[in-house]
Amino acid sequence: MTTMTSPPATASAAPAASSAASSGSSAASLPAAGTQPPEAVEARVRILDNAARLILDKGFAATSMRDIASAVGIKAGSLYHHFASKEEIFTAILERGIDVMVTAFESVENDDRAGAFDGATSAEALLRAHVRAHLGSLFEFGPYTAAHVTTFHNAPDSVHEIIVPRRDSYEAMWAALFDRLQAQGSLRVDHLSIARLVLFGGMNSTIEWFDPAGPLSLDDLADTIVSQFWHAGGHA
Amino acid sequence: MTTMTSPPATASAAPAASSAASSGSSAASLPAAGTQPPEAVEARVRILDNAARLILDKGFAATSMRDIASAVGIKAGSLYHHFASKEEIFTAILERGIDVMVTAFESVENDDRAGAFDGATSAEALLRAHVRAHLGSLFEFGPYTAAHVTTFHNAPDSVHEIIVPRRDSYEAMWAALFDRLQAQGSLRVDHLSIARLVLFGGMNSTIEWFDPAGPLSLDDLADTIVSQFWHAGGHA
DNA sequence: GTCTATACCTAGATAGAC
DNA sequence: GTCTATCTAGGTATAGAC
Repeated sequence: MTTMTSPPATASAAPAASSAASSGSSAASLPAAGTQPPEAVEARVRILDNAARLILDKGFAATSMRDIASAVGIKAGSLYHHFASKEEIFTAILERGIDVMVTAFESVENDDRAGAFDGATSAEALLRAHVRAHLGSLFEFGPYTAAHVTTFHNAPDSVHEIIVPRRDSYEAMWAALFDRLQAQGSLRVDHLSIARLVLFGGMNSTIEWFDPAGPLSLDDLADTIVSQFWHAGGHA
Repeated sequence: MTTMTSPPATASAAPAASSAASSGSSAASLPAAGTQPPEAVEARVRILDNAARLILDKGFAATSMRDIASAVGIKAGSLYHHFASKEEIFTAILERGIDVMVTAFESVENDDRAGAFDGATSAEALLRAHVRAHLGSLFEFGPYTAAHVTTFHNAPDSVHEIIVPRRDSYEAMWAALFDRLQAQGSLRVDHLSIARLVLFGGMNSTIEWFDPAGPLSLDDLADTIVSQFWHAGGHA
């Protein structure tokens, strides 16, 4: 029944397992929660929250350090006590956007391993849970994933080099999921990766038009998208 | 058999029916081809072609007037002989991106009215032709539509105000198509507009991952997308 | 950790010669 | 129609006081 563990509403503490300090090229192995002075961590997060919101709205290049500082309530120069450059802020935001998605995906995988999707319609239910989790990343955990989706394409090359490998590993999770569904016969499509990428594009496009405060819930939206993908609607 | 009239390969002359001079707020009614001195028109197009490519690659804010001028082979100041501002260039690009899509859509509509989609599988064939036409707008008529799709979200408000009505009218064409398919029973989905928007998002996402020079043709891609949408692939 | 002050640069845009 | 030269504003980033 429980398709997802319910994570904190603010992105600040969302990827509790994997992020914490993912700024530059420092420790890639996950640091314990108390490794950084707690005050410093909170300042970083406050900056990232505000910066991600601005970057989602206006794009990276159009968002100035003064804009970010003003949103946080400090002066532009003070930002450089927490981040070495504007690009480092941007990179941290894009990374966190991925962390949110990965955490959501893994949460569904854990439910799956716990047997949450046994039964006749298990494959469709599993896919629905993953779609719901991805939509949750876009709408329920701050502007990080949404900012990632809308601004990655135009990010500078130096940022791409850092982000692409992480993106790829999230994509690989979905590719493995699709492989598994296809292998067990639950899914039968001609071009598996195209089906996956088109579904992905459809999901990500929701940030352009879906209003989570509207009549349709995110559960409903996930239902609709997966039903369409799974059963389709064409007749003659 | 002819699903689309084959338009010129370069976007320069693509929307022959509707654009020509769509820069500022001048004549909205279509001017004859000879209204503008032909030299002036070509200079504008050369600027727009290069600017659209740069804006597709780097985004609007990250593309400078000096970048554009350098790509064209002139100096930045000279651009202001053809356009009043950077925003006017951007607006013209986004408008042309829509014109390309509208022209492609109308071309399919004309084929339809000429009886090109009669027969048993007419509805699916019609949808496939429209999907193919939209993909053609993204990949075959210069960077205008692709630039539109990737940069519209972060465009400044002043640009949004001009572009949104035109976007809406293109969307209305698709909405009417879906209404018609649903009304005649060829399409049976619960949430018609969501099905349309998700399909749209899937199509537009192709610019992020599809390589038209690869093994799969745009015809193949349209087939795959529509087959998935129409017949789906879920089994238990 | 935040401030002020500022260095340095690049941006969009204009003026006037050619 | 394009050029050079230039104006002004705003950008990122740094230095050092508090």
